[in-house]
Amino acid sequence: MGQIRILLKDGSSRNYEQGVTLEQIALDISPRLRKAAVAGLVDGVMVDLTYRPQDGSVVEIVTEDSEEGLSVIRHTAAHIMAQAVMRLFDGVKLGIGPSIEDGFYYDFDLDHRLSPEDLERIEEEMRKIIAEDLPIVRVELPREEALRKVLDAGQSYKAELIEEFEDDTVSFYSQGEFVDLCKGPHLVSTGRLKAFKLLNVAGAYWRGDERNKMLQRVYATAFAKQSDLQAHLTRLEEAKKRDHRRLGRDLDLFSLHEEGPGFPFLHPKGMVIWNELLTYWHEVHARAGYSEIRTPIILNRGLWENSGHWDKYRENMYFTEIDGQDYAVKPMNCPGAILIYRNSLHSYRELPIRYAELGLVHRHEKSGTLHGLMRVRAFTQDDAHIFARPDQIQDEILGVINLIDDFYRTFGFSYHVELSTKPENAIGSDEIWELATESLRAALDARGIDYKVNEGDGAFYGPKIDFHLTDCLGRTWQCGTIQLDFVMPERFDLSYVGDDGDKHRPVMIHRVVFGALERFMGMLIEHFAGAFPVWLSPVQTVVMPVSEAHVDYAGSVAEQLRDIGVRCELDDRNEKLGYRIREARLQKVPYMLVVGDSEVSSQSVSVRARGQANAETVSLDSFIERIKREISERKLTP
RNA sequence: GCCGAUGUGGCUCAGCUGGUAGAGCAGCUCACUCGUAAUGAGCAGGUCGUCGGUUCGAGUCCGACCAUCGGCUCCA
Repeated sequence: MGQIRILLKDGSSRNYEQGVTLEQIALDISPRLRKAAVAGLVDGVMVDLTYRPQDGSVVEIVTEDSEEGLSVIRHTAAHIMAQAVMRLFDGVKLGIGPSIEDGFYYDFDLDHRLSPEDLERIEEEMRKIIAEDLPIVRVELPREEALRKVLDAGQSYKAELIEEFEDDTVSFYSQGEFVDLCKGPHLVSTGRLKAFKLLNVAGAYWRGDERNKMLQRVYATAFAKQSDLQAHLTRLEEAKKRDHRRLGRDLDLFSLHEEGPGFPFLHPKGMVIWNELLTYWHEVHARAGYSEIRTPIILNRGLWENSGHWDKYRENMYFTEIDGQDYAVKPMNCPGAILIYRNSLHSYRELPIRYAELGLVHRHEKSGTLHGLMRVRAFTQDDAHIFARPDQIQDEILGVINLIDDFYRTFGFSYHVELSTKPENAIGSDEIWELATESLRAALDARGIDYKVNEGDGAFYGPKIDFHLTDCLGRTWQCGTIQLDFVMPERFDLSYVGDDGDKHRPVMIHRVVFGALERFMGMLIEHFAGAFPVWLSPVQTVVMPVSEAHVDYAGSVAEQLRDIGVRCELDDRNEKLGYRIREARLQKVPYMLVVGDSEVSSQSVSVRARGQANAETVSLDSFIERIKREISERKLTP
C-alpha cells in the first residue's frame, strides 16, 4: 500500500496509507474533531466519513455544528424515521425525505392514518433503531439494476425518481433491513443520532402537484445535542407569543369572525396603526410625485373581459348582478386606474403619471389557506399604477425599488427579493414577456440586489419583482411587488401623443409597497412583538396618579399631551399603582407617567419607559419635547 | 380545495366509562386611598361551533356542515 498526500483546508498537508477513511483522518487531526465529524467535503463534494480520498485530494471535515453537518444529521434522522414507520406499518411507500430549514420531513404513502399518538410510537421505534447502532452503508448500482430493485420492493415513487435521473449509477443507503434511494452523505451509523423530535403530520401532494395523490408528511427536527433541540423547542414556544393573531386579540387590534371568514375586523386600536401607516404613506408618496385616485369596487363584466381577468382570474373573483347585467367585485385595481388614464388625452410631457390608490380588493382564497391578517379574502392594497414612456421604465422601476427599501428600513424590516417570471396562464406574446422580464432583471442588477428567480410565478399580465418579509415562525410572505406590464396598455389601447405628434403606447408599472395593509400590519405586529415604536403605538402614554389626591394634576398632564397630539390615557382607576403598571406593561404602552406628591410639587413626571424596570423623574416639558421628537422622527425605539 | 387536529362563559382551561355545566383571569358592585408587574369580599355571565341522529336521557356516542390551527396547493 502506497502513501497518499491529503491537503487540508488550512493549507497544510498530511500523508496517509492509501485507503484511509475521512473518519481516520479526522481522528488523526484530533479526537475531538473525530467526535464532532458527521461528513466530509472532498474536493468540494459532500461525502460520507467512510469515504477513502485519493492522493492529492483537498479534504475538509464537516462537523455537527455547521449548517451542512446539521443537514446530514437531519437527513439520517429522516431515514431512521422512515425505517421506524416501515417497521410499524405494512405497505408503506416512501416519497421523499429531505432535511429542511430547522428540521426534516418524510412523505409516506400508507393506508393507516397517522395520528399524534402514532408519532410517539414512531419516536419509540426510532430510539430502538438508534440503540441498535446499525452501520449505514452506501451502495452504488447501475441505473437499470437500481430501478429493478425499487420496483421489486414496490417503491413506485422511488422508481419515478430514478427514471428521471440522468446519471448511470444510482446510490442507495442501507441500515439494517432498511434501504433507501439517496445521494447522501449520512452519519456512519444510526447510533450517532443524539437528539430528535417528531412534530406533526400534514398532507402533502406527491411532488407538490394538486393532481397527484396526497401523501402523509411527518415533520420533525433533529439536532447535534439534546440541549440544542431543547433550545429550538423553546424558541418555537417564544415565537408563538409573537403571533399576530394572539397579539391582535390581547392588544385589542383586530378580530376575525365566523360570520366573515377571511374578512378581518379592525378595532379602534388597530385603526390607529392603520391610519399612522397611511399618514406616513401619503407623506412619502406626495414627495415621490404620486397623485391619488379612487376607483369603484364593483365594475361590469365587459371591463373584466377586456382586462383578461374574466378569463384568467375568475376562480379568485366574486360576482354580482345589477339590473340583470353581470358585474364583478374588483380583485385588482388596475382596470379602474386605466379608465381614468383613458379618460383624457395624454402628452409625452405628462409622463410618467403615477396614480396611487388605496384600493380595497376582494379575492376568493381557498378556505384552507386563510391565515389571520396574513392571508384574507378582502384587503386594501397601497397600489399605484405608473403610466410611462418606454424610455422611462428603468428609472421608474429603480424609483419604486428605492421607495420600498426606504419604507422597510423605517420599520427595521429585512427582506428578500424574488423575480417572478411568465406563468402558464399568461396573456401577451413571448417577446413582450421577454422584454418586460429583462427590464426588471436589469433594474435589480443595476442596483446590485440579490434575488431568487421564481419561475412561472408572475401575474398573468406581466413579470414581477417581489419583496418578501418573514413572520414569527419563519414563514415568508410577499408584501411589496413591482409588476411591469406591456399587455394591459395594449388591451385597453392606451396611448400618449409623442413629440412627433403620433400616438404611442405607454407601459404600465403596477406596484405596492406595503402590499396589503392587512398583511403588512400582521407583519408589523410580529416584527415588534406588539411593542410598537412610539409613532405607531395605539396608546403612547398612560398617566397614573398615585392616589386620588393626584388625579387633577394627572388629568392636566394628560390634557397637555393630548393637546400636542400624543395619544394619552389617564388611568385613574381605583386600583393599586402596581396593578395599573402591570396592565400598561401587558398592553406594551411605550411610556407610563406616574405622578404623586413630589411630581405635583415640581411639575414633573416619573417616566417609566417600556422595557425599563426603573423610572426616571423629568420635568413635564422635557418629557413632552422627548416624545414629540420621537414621534415626528418615527424613531424605532423604544 | 386537499390531509390531519381542534371547537365548553370575553380569555385560559376542567368536566371519568352518557344522568340536563365548573375554576382562574377579565367584567360589575362594595370596602381599602394606595409610589413602579396582580388588595380583599360579593355579584353576574354559558342554547357546551351549527344542524340532524341514537337514547328514557347527549357537552359526553354517531353523521353532515361551519370555523379555527398545522401543512400541501395557491397567493398581496
